[in-house]
Amino acid sequence: MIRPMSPETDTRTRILATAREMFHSRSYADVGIQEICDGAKVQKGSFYHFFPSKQGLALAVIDIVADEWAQGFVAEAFDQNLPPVERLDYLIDAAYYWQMASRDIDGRMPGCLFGNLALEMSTRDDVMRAKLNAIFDKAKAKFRATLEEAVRTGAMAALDTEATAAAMLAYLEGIILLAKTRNNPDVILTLGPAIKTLRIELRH
Amino acid sequence: MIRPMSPETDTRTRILATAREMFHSRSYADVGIQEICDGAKVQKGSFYHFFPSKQGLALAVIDIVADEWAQGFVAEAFDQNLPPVERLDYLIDAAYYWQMASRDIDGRMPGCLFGNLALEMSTRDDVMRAKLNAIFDKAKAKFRATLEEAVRTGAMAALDTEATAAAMLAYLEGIILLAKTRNNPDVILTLGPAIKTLRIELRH
DNA sequence: GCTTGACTTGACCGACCGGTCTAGTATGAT
DNA sequence: ATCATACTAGACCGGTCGGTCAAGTCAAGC
Repeated sequence: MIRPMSPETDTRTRILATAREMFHSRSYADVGIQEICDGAKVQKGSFYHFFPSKQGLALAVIDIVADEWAQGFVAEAFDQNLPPVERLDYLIDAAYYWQMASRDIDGRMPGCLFGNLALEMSTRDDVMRAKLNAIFDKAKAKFRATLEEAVRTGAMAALDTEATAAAMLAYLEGIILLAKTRNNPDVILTLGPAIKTLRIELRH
Repeated sequence: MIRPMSPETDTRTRILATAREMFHSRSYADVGIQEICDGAKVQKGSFYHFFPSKQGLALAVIDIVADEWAQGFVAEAFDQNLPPVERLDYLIDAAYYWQMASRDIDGRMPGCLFGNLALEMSTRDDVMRAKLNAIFDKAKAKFRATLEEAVRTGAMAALDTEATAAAMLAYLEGIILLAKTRNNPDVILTLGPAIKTLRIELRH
């Protein structure tokens, strides 16, 4: 039942894109459904045809951004032919340019959508918390694979790759948090490279 | 942990304490003034006698918590007679126990009030952003002093104390973010000690 | 006793919240 | 042609939002 140029895809996509930007640059609670509908040039009735609730929309937005992430700059940073340790530098650069690009009209840094939602929603919505947690786990796995390769090739001394990967993810989120609070993306460039110094030793 | 406060305590104090707990365990937007008034056993009119607005209340809450922080466990962690490097371990422990203690009835981790508010409000309220930024700067200064002492005593090789202090603060906030998303304070203990491995070298 | 000013009470405001519902349009399948 | 279904339109719902206000209570200062 696939219709060419189906208005479904169009409308749904428009809602998703509008919501995504608004949630990212503001917050979940601060953005209303009416506002999203206005921005997407869609009526309320259409919105609730495609999404069961505001929460459902947010879940869908998270999925989309996570996919885009995984296939976009994260994949680039992690899957290219650079030596593993240099991939971390590449990732920091990518994070910087991504933040620069997604600054809003007034030049404000939106930060990381996942980090933003995690802190806003974790105590309020366990479904969302679990979803964000899963995304963080995937990101951690990327770090871990990089670390394992680095250890294998001798670029890094043996360490607890699982824990260190989590530490690096935490550090990345922390840097973005600080950069957003300072409203200064340069923080990412200044602090980012130190991600390579993080180490958690293997327990014996 | 949200219990009505006894009407005997000072009204302003009751409002502040109630708001503090609610903002910390939920979010700014999710907590209404009426709800705060109910929790504090205060009428709306009294609320607006003591505070000009919801924003004004939040600013006051931030001040109070920042003071308590500075004089409480942060001061303990940083100002005692431990060798500087061990102070960092002490700080991680303190953060862990603090998070354990402030878990709500359902066992949810509230995370760091400042980090929570920073991500929720930075793009919406520049006054709040600036205030939170100043608090982070103060925290950074504590890290820096510790690092300088560590370098002076030879416990650490010379490094960029200013940048490394910021990195440590970012890492701490990142750890708490991750722990909150996982709803597992143990993350702090697992990842925390690696804060000592963070290094940003001096630029020549 | 009277006044002043800090504090309290609770009704009230317009705006907006997330969400529902009915009516209607457009399209593809039969 | 007709029917089912996908989608749209937008009025409407009860409730809550942050904030205002007029009318008090009460204790200290004169």
